[in-house]
Amino acid sequence: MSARATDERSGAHSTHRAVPREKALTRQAEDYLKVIYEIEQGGSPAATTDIAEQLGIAAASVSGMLQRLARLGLVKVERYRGARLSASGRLIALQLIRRHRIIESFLVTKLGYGWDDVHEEAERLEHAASADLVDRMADALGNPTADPHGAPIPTVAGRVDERRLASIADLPVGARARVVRMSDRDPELLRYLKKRGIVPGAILRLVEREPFDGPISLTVGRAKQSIGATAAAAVYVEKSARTDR
Amino acid sequence: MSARATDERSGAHSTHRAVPREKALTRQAEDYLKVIYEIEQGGSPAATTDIAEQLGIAAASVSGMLQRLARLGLVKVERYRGARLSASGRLIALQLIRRHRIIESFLVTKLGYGWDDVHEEAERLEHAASADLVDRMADALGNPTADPHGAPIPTVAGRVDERRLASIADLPVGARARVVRMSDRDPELLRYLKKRGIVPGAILRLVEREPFDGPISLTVGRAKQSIGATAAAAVYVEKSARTDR
DNA sequence: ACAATAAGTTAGTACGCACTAACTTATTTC
DNA sequence: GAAATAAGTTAGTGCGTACTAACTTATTGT
Repeated sequence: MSARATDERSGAHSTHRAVPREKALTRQAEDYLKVIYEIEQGGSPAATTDIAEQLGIAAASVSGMLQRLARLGLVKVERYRGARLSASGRLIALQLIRRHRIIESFLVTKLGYGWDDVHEEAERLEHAASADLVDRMADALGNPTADPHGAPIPTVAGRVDERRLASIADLPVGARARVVRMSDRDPELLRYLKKRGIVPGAILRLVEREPFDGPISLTVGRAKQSIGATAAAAVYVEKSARTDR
Repeated sequence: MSARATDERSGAHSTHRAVPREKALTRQAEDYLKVIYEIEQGGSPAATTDIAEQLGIAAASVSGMLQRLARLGLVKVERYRGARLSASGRLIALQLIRRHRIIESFLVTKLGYGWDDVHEEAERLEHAASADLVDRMADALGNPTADPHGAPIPTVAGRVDERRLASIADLPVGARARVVRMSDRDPELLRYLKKRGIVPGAILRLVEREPFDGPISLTVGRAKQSIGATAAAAVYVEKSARTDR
């Protein structure tokens, strides 16, 4: 069993500690770190409102939590300017993302989940799975480097390919590209794209783009498709003059 | 992501509800239900102190939680007398136990965990795994009816063999018995017993018992062992005149 | 440049779930 | 059966994490 919630999280046990010893974070704190990481990948510090929106909570709640995370040394907050992860916060975020992606891979490969339907389950499990379990899953999968959506899996040490990929929405007309990766957020959207052959590995060519976020025409294999701007922005690609492998 | 803690647990959404609609319980509430179930298996209502001890928290905390669980219709509390699960509380407890045991089985069979070392991991995962995931695990295992420690796995509907088994400590001198099941609580103890050949399925015979909780001598296969009362109480057996199967 | 709007923060509240201290009820023992 | 002990409850507190309302700071548009 072993319950006990609040107090075993504080962890004041050593004689002195320069850096506050972060033993175990709450689910919530972990989620904050993850979304801050993801927002920061966009280039700028994570704004309160953006965090709030990602988490589906009120902005006021975020202000409070950011202060606590700052106290824990996990983020650096500049008032009215947003938050950035500290080195330790970043590590935690990356470990969570590692967990998430390995779990997704495992569920798809070993338990028959669809890759369009796995996000939510992983979202809960990533907070409950031990590092050991995640490593075992990774081993069972042959230590993959990307998850079913094409997202790179960070190493235990927190190393990961952070190159920013272009999305279909960024592609110039006429370009040929390979789908590398897609957002795992919205199962509906993923199913929609899958039905149209837009999956990691697919080769496509952008045929035409209407202005004002209008429909984007492209060929996938030899089928012609037309998708909207939101869908296009969720598909990350790599330009390829020639089909490599 | 999706955080939001307190409020999505209340679940007042329908026009009217005779029975309070229990949407999702907290981890803690679930743990309470589980230990109440287990204590109740002993025959009498779960006493506050017993619950507190199992959960490693103060008795006062239990009093409070019992009132909340009673408000939710999950337990019936008689003041100063202890708590019993209601039908719905019992169902939830059994589903948790189902999760726990399937997860343990999965970890052992599919991920190479030792059966002596799996309890803690399952303890966390059982609160995070969806019913769907658990069913998939069960399928992948061929829908086993007992976990690696020999404990029966409840069905989705909450049916389970609740016969009370005798432990080695209850066995009369000279009796021959088959180990059916052992407590999964203490990994140390399990390793100790495993090393002595005392595992589910083993056949043993009680040779001698010293009084005052003294050592119990028994043969396991053709080896002779002597174990203490605590260890003996953790091993559940079924008497067998003749070795069946 | 300054008003309008957007973004962010503080203050006050609530609930979950733990704690300790003090009190009450049950049980045991002489 | 009364005193001693054990078990259980209430009261008050603290922390995490959410909320709304009211206020402050930044940004934007004319």
